[in-house]
Amino acid sequence: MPEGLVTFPKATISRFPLYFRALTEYYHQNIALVSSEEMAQKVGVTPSQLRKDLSYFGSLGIRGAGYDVAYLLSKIKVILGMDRKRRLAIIGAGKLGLALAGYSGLKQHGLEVSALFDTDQAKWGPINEQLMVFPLTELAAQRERLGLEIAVITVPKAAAQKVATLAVAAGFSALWNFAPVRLEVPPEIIVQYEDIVVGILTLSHHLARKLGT
Amino acid sequence: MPEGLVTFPKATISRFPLYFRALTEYYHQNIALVSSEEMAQKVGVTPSQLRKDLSYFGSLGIRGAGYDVAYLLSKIKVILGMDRKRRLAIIGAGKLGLALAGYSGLKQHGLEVSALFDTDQAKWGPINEQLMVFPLTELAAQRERLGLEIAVITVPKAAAQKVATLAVAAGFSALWNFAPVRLEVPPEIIVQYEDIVVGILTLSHHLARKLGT
DNA sequence: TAGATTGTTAATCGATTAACAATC
DNA sequence: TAGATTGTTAATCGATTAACAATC
Repeated sequence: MPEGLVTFPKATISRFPLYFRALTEYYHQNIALVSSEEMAQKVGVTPSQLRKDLSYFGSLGIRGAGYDVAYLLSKIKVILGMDRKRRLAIIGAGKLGLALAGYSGLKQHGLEVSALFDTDQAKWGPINEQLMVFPLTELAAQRERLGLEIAVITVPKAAAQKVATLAVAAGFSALWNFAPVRLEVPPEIIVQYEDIVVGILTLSHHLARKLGT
Repeated sequence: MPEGLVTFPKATISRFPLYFRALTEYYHQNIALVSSEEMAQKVGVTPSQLRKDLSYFGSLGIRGAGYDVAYLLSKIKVILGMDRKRRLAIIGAGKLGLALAGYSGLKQHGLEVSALFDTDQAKWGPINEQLMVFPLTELAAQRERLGLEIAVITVPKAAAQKVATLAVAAGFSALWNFAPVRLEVPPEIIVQYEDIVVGILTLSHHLARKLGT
């Protein structure tokens, strides 16, 4: 199976978190082996698709038997980069930033919010036993000190580009952007856009079509 | 151009919120006309794709000139069901539920959080001048009274299916689900899944590939 | 009329599905 | 060996792109 500079369908990658969660459940239920049929049904894809997705990363199953839960789980962790802790810096200690800082789903997937940053002096200081809001000017220094890898942009739209440029200059190679703007960054920087409004407006569109407004 | 029971590419629909926001900006800048090239560049798609997306909904531009900002904006509002207010009920008044209730991005797109619901008595009562947390038992009654259309599920994973079933029984025809589980609901119910972890793990995957962990 | 830009067609690309040979 | 289920191939489906005729 291919390895190296090969890249995989975007849609495939986005299904791995679902597989990860299903497998985690099986693991906690002491289920050692699952078939593609059983697991596919649980996450809402076809068995064919599940097997195809996994096959991009090697022969991960046992013919005639199914998939070994613990083994597949460990493989998926590596695929998703969850085999080691990733430290996040949240830039923008507003409502959204604080909500994310307190969101347990991140830690459950090996992602740790290790620091927040803000330009507003009133927000500087500890927010609990483990977490601090730093002045934005300390971004580069704290990145190095704390081993921060991913900059989470939760500032208002108008400030997002400035913050993105700053984060790149501070040495971050990955941005998770919650502001509804396209960011201009060097091509080697990984940017993931998060836009909740897309989801609810898609729903609204379907609602309008089905019910005739 | 087709109209009626026709359905459109999912990917197309998910780009309309981006077009909407770009057009809103042009509108506020008193720009009356934009070309597909200019607008595509702003939202990060190709001009071809933008024109194709719009063409599913009719001939919305002017050959030789471009697109009339105000006109296209009004068309997109209808397409996305934003031509009238949609009222949301948030079920689960925890951190996430409250954060969403205070999120201005919803109101900016014609979506109004009109009530919250929770089983925890300690959370019942007003949370500000306009908003109330109701006992979950009042879901059906308040849906009718307030004209609630969309149920937003922000309860823990373990309670999500129960809440979904309850919401359907209470007369909701659309669910916006933040719990990381597949929901079993009748086929006529519209369900939109929201899963922030997918985004950050996709980023983590790219990070692991590029940097070799 | 000349210049510009849309709307649409056809070609290309990518993702999903069904079927089955490989193999546990 | 017989039964089960994976891994993979080929066919199908859907989405994107490039090119250009239509038309403002």
